[in-house]
Amino acid sequence: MKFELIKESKTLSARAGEISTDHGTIQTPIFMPVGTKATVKTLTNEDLEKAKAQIILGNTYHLYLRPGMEIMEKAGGLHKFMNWNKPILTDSGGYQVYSLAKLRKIDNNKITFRSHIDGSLHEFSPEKSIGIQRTLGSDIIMAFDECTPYPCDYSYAKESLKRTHEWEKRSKDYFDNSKNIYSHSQTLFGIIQGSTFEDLRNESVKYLTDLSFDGYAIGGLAVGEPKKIMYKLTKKVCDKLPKSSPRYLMGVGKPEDIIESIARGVDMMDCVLPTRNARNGALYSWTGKINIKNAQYKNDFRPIDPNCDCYTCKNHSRAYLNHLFRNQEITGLKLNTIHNIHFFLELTAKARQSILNDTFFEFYNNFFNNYRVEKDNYLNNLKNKENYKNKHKSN
RNA sequence: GGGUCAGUGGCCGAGUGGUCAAUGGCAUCAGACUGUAAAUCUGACAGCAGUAGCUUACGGUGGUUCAAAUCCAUCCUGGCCCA
Repeated sequence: MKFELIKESKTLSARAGEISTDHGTIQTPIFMPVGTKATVKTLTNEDLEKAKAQIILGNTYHLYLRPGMEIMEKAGGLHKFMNWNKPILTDSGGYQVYSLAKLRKIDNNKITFRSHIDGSLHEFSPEKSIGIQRTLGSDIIMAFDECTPYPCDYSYAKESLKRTHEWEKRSKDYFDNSKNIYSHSQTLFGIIQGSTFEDLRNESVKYLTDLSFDGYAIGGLAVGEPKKIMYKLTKKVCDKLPKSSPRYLMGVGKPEDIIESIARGVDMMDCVLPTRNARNGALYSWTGKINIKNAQYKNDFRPIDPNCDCYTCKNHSRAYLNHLFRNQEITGLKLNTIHNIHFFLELTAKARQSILNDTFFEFYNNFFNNYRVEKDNYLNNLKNKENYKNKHKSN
């Protein structure tokens, strides 16, 4: 992998660059659609290419459970298995250490999971995670980490960071001492943690840059903390990272978060929001979010966004999408996803273009003048997560 | 004509003397979702009042009782059985 920094914004910290991999180049800043289980839910590869997706995500934990590495190896890796010929980044399973908290045990050496599918017991270690990602054959491998929850007290954050650092060192050692299985090369990114504590974040940047990775991710943000904290830490961390490496803000975010992150120096982002929210009826455009379920769209024969040239907007009305959603017609979920993914990718593409044109500041202002930003209801977010987990803890 | 079972909020359906303005589900209305255990989750859902509360409600009417969706009488409507 090679990263070339092409242009830096004069006013804000935004930057445009290009990442080269054996599966092609990625023009940054870029939004990366999430395809956890070897599919970006509801979309075909053709849909993704039409949306100009340049790189997608897969997940170590999910793909390890199903279909399993034996099949993955037989398939010739994840690219061949799903027939996606552009770059893939795989998450290490570190996020599941956090999101499946009720089903796992951590010790310093490894974590023990119960499968959310059948309850069977599995162990993950840094070595195992990197080994799986070797078998998946992702272009970008993520180090194995622990994503801390919010809120998180200082002592736990410190303890967790120490463990994460050990895990990342072991990830790197294992990566350096193992080889790619397939003909293309792979690269390893480290993940900065430290919860909401600036000193821990600084410590993490120092530790990881000393180890030296090809790229640096910022993890443990967008887990329910107030936005102010998220933006502030993103900026602090980016300012300390080497300019010559790509920066990846994990799990972000809403359109406004993406723009704010780019403005602070982030190059890569991923989020389930455009795909999940599409399936739950929320659609994005340059004016903000709408809920296509709402009664007001029953009789609205305009497209979601008259200026959007995705397949959905070119062919279908809000009234039709509202009808499909109310009737639980699966085509509706796909049409919604096509639109949202198109919008998220257009968002980063336009941001990039403006950086190249030296008009990012105008782009930024223009975006916030037109976009109705959702209120930062982080307490609601935490409550919702709790509800969801309670609902599923018995299974 | 005789017998029998039933009639509950927009719909389906639980409840069979007080803890019932009435469990559930559906529909409806709204909100949330940030490295996907998510086509998921949450809230509202008789009316009025800022909680306390008040009014009208379990087919109709009348009654028993301190108290009735729940018991009794009668009428209406429907299902099934016998003529």
